[in-house]
Amino acid sequence: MTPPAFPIDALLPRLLATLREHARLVLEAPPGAGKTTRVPPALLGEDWLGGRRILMLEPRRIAARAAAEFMAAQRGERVGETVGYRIRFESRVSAATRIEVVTEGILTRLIQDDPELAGIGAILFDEFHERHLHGDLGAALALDVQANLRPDLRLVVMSATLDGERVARWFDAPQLASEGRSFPVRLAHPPARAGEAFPERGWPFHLRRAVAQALAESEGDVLAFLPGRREIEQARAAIAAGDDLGAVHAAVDLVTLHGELSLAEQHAALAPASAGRRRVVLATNVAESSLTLPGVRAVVDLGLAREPRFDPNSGFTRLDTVAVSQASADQRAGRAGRLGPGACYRLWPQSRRLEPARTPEIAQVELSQLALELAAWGSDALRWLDAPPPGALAQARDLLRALGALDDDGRLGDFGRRVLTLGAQPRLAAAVLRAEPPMQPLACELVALIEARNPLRGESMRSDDFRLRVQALHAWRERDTAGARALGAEPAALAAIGQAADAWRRRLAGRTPATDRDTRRGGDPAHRESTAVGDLLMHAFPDRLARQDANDPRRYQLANGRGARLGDASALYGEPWLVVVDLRHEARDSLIYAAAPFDPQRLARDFPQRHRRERRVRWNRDTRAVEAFEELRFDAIVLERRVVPAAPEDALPALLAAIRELGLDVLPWTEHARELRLRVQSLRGWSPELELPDFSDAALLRDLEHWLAPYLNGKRRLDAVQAAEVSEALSSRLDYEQRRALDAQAPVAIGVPSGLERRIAYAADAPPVLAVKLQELFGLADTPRIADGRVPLTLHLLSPGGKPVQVTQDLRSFWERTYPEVKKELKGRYPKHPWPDDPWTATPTHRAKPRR
DNA sequence: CTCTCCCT
Repeated sequence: MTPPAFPIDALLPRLLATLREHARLVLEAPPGAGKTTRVPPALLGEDWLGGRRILMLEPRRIAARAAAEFMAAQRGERVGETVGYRIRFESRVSAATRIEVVTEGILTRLIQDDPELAGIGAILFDEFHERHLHGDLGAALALDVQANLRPDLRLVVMSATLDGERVARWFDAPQLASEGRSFPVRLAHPPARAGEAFPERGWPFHLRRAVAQALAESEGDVLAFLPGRREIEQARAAIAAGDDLGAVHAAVDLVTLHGELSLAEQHAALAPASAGRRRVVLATNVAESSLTLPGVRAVVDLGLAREPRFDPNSGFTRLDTVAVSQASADQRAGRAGRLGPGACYRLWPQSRRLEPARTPEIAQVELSQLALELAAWGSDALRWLDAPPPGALAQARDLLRALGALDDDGRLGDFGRRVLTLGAQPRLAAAVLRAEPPMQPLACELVALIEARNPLRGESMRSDDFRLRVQALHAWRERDTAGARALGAEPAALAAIGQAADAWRRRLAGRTPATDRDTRRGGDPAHRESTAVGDLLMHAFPDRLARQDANDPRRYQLANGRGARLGDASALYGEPWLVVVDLRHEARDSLIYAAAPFDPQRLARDFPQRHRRERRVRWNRDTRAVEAFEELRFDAIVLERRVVPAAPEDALPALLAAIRELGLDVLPWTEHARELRLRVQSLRGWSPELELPDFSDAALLRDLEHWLAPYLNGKRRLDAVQAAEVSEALSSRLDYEQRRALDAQAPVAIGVPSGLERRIAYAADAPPVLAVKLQELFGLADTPRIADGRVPLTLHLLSPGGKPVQVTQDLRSFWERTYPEVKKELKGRYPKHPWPDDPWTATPTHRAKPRR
């Protein structure tokens, strides 16, 4: 059979010629160009490939399978012959395979296992614009391999829309672009009315009007993009209630589509509309790249998506609703142009500028897997398109140390290597590998449950007791489908989770001595009373072990120092200890979504190194006195506390803690000391080469031990600190050269033409100010400057009565333009002061006119 | 009013 022609075919000769000359290439081609299925076979006959294989990376399993099947069919073969694929738990390759389509985690494993990539001649990164974490890592590792071990290895980045210039610069490669194959899509921006801009209450009405317009102006189905399930439900209710859809309303089916739906429900959404009917599909991002809907001719786009943001300070990930990128908006609009010319209704003002591309995952997700891979690679010095943020990386390494996957030096130990190669996220891998053999089957089920979406529906889905999901899985495993349903579970979801759990067990059996006896417990409801689930999960979430607050039974103290609380309908109320699997981050106490109780006796047994017996001192705000305790703590959780007598050496740490709690303003500051801080901070900004110390509030509080502590020795009360001591403590941080530079470049005062010295006012975030009577500056054309002439003073020119007349950094133009006006205005009010017609030649003075 | 999409 002759392959159908694709737009990219015209480009293939140039692509082959370029790859003969260059080892790297960036190929930009929109959807429908045919890059995924046409480029790999075209490379097979190239001399540089020799007999070696081509790897192609796909970001989704479905896409990997489909691409391999399509290419195999084009050759009249079956998958696993010349063309094969490998995804997690599934491999269809043979010795004859020359094109191997893999998903992202597989590629990382392949490179880590054999950095020389023996037998591989080229790696193609498809859909690179999606910027998944593993895609970025895979590309960075491949570049490292090519630079150091395999200069002949060909690397090709393929993407739809990308910042081509920036990618080509990073990849240091020529760039080719192909036409796509899609129909034109007309763009419209139907305006919102007052109160209809998201997240105001009225946004569903804006959407409803746009849907009605789309139905009226287009044939076929309408696809609407919304950020999440909640918004889908709100939109559905608004559309169902409205009569704007008029005559067509009766012939329209409303369909919802999101990742939490069962397979059957997703299939219903993907099936074409029945004869004579039209569909309005309300969808999340699943419909942007993963699922293709037949029959869509119009798109309505709210322009929003939910994205995870990892906060290194709290250690939690939260889900934010954000404006989509321009690339994403274009991709969504393109969904209307697959069958014929289409229309897209964008529910944001046409004037709004979108970010060109979405933030890459590496910049905003939790990085423990990346950190583990880097430890295995043995080097952080990779060529990144976007480097991992240092804060998130440090936090990831802390977690890996808590899991036992990295040693104190940040190196990968034996356990860490096993965590890495198991192929689950590090938290879950650690829990499985720590499980005693009889508990391994249950541990594998927990991994499968946590990796999957919640299999429970309805009210059960809201339960925060993680054991309910385990119980439903066990009911299903024991063929008690009715029991599983009674727990609110969706059987198809449980079937998939059960299969995944079995796959983990098989993988684990290959690595550790097998225990064939199935000792699965907890099929019985008694399991819900037990701590078996929590006892395993504590090794996955050692930072989220939580103890009930003695004063507030709904509140918990987490080991990582944060607070959390149970929801109002919690099934876990009254549990003294919980391991928190999932929570929603909030500034004060995060909300617990899923947790399980564990046996607190395990703390001492399993985590002895995290217990600390410590003497702690505190400054009591009410009694204004120093208090001392002896505490036994598990990380941030206080297990025991008893008051002990305060000793003289307790005073200093307590005073420092008090200053940190109450802020720097509890110290007595002289005007001179305040001014010194502002001068130093200003000059630090103008002359970084002086390396002046940081005098900001944050830095001074952080460094109290260095600068203030020596002056607190022997003191037991805060009010014993003298203002002069604070000043001296501050200025002693400057050495002789720095003090000289400060006096020369950021002086306290400056001489003005009247012969007097006038003070300069420094500020934290504003230019320095010189307030002076304008008569004192007669004859002066240039604005006075400090910091070796680099910084002009902002002049506050005053009337003889000290009232501000003008603020300027341009004295010359004041005399020329503004002074005549000012003179006219003020001469009558201050007749005793000089108001010469020519300020350039008048004598500067701060006094009134001499008496005759 | 409890949460987008993926992947080893």
